[in-house]
Amino acid sequence: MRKVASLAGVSVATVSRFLNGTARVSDAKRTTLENVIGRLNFKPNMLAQGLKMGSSRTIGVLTPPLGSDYRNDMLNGIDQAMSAAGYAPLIVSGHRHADDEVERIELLIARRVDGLVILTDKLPDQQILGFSARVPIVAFGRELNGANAFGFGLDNYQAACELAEYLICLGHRSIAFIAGPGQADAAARLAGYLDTLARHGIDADPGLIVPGDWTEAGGVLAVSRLLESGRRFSAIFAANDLAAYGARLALYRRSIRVPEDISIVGFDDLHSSMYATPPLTTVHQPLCEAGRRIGEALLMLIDGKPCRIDIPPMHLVVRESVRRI
Amino acid sequence: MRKVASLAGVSVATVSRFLNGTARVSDAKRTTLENVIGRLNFKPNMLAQGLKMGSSRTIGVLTPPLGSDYRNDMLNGIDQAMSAAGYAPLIVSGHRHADDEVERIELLIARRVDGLVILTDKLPDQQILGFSARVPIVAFGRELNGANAFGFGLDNYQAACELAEYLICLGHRSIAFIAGPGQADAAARLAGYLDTLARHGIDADPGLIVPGDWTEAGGVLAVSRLLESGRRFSAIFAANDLAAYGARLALYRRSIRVPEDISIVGFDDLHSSMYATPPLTTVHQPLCEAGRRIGEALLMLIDGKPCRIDIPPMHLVVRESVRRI
DNA sequence: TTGAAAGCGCTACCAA
DNA sequence: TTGGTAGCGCTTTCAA
Repeated sequence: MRKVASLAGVSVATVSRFLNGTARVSDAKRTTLENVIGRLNFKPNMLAQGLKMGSSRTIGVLTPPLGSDYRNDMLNGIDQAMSAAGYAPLIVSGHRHADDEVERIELLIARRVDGLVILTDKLPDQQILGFSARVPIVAFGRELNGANAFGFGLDNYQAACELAEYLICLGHRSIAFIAGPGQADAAARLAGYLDTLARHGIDADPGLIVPGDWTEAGGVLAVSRLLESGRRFSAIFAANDLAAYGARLALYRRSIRVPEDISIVGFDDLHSSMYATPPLTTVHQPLCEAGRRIGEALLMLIDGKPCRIDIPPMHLVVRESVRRI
Repeated sequence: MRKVASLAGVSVATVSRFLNGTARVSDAKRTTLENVIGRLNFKPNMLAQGLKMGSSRTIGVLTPPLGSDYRNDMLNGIDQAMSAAGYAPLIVSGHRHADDEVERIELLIARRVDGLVILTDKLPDQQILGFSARVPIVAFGRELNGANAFGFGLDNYQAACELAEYLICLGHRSIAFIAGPGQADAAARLAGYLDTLARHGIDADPGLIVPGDWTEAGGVLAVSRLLESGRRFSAIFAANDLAAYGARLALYRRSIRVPEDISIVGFDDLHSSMYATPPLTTVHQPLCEAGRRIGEALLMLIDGKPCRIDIPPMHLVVRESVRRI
C-alpha cells in the first residue's frame, strides 16, 4: 500500500480512504489511484485489515465429516448467503468426539472468525451457549435461544407424521421402522411414526422397530433382521434415505419386489432418491434453503441485531415406492 | 498477550517464546505462564500471527458448486492432509464462468492463503500458471508442471479401457455410450471406449454414442433417445454414475430389466452405487486418496520443495449390473 | 481534502 | 534466559 501511495504521490491514508470510500477523495487523485492500483494489481491484505478492524470477514462452519451429500446442500446455502455479504466460510469437519470438536472451535476462534455455524450434534447445548459469549453462533438441529446464539431445526416430527399418515391412508397397518441412533432428529421421527399409528388406533409392534445407523449398511442389516424374525409387514419406514436404499437392496437380494410386495419410504430426499429404482417416496428437507437461513441469521447476529427466522417447512414427496393395499 | 505478560510478570517477548517454543524459558516463568494462560483461556490471535509471519496457515480450495457427492470425498482427503499440518481450508465454490472464478481466486489471494487447490475445470491452464507466480497451486484434473504449480488427474483413459474390455469379454458387442460434455475427463473416457472397441475389431456405431451432461436427467434423456432411435444394444456405458442412474430409471420405466435385458456400467463409484438396484458395476475413483495426495503436494510446494506424487490408480469394481451374453 | 501518526496483536532481532 | 522494540499492512483519529 505504501508503494501505491508513493507512486501516486499521496499518503497511505488517502489510499485507504479511496479503497474504502470512507471519505471524499479529489477527482485528480482518484484517477491516479485507479491507475496505479490497476497497474500494480494491488489487493489490500485482508489479514491486516482484519487485525485492524477486529473482524476477519470469515465464519467458521463445524460440520460432520464431509462426504455424505446430505449436508452439502446446506453448506451450499450457507455459502450463498455469506459470500453475498463478503464472508468466506472456513469449513472444518468435526470428528469422533465432543472434545475434538471443542478443539476445532477453539481453533476457529483463534482465527478470529466473526461467527460460527454448528451443524454437528455431539456438543451439548450448554457448551455452545458458553462459546457464544465469545462469538455469535447459529446451530442447526437443536432449539437454542441465547443472547448471542440461535438454534433451530426442521420439524421432523410433523414430517414423520405426514409420512406415516400417508402410509396408513394407503392401507398399510404393519409398518416396520428403521430407526436412527439416539439424536434429537431420530427421536422426533420415531415419535411421529408412533403417534400417528396410535392416532389411528394401530398397535405398534415393538418387534417391527429395528435400529439403524443412518447408513445403507444399517438398512440392509435392519431388513435382514426383520425378515429373519418372521414378522409380517407391508411397508418399511426408514428414518433416512440412506437406510431406505439399504432396505431396498436387502429386499432385492431376496427377490422381494418394491412396491408390489413391500413398500418403502425414506426421509431426506437425497438427489439420488428421485432416480432410485423405484423412485423413492420420501420427505423433502429444504436443506439448501435452511442453509441460506442459517447464513442470514448469523449475519444478523454478527451485526448485533436479534435474529428471527422462519423455518422452511418439509414436505412429503410422493414417488413410486409405495403401493395401496 | 500484553495482559498475560503483565499478569505473569514477564515481557510479551517471553510469552511469545513460550507459546512457540522458540527459545528456552526458565521453569519458573514457564509454570507461571501456563497458569495465567490457562486462567485467561488465552489464544493467540492468528490474524496477527499471520500478518507478522506472512502466512495465514490457510489454503484456498476452489471447487465446483458443492452438492454432488462426487468431489466431497476429495475435499475430505484434502482436509485430512491439511488439518494434520495445522492448515484450514477456505472452500469457495466456483460458479458459472471463468471470470467468476478468477475473482474468487483473487479474493483468496487477498486473504493471503498460503496455497491454492483448484478442482474446477473452467480456467485455462495458462491462467493458473499465471496465478502460481503469486501462490503455490495444485490442480486436479489437468496435467500441469510449473515451478510453483502442479496438476494431475486420474487415468480416465486406462480405466475406461478396462471397463469396455470387461463388457466385451462378457460378450457385449453393441455398447451404447452416454458421453459427458467436452472436458478432458469426458474425452478420455470416450477414447477408452472407442479404442477398446477398435482393438477388438468392433465397429463403433456413431448412433450409439449419445450426449449426456453428467446428470441423472441427462442419462434418462440419452436412453430415451437411444430407445426411440430403434437401434439395438445390449449394454450401456455411462460416462459417470449419475448418468448410469438416469439410464437405469429410463429402462425401469419401460420395464426393461437390468441386467437381464440390458447391462449398465457407470464411472466414479459413488457411494450409492453399491446400493443401487442392481448394484452398479463401475470404476472406482480413489477420490479421498487423491485429495490427500493433493494436500501433501501442496504442503511440499508451500515448503518450497519440488513435489512429486504418484497418482493412485482407479480400478474396476464388478457388481451386478452386467450379465454375460 | 489531505497527511502524520498511533495502534491492532504478534514475532524476532538486538542488547543486556 | 530475558526485555525492549521495530515492524507486518492496514484504518482512523487529529490537525492542518
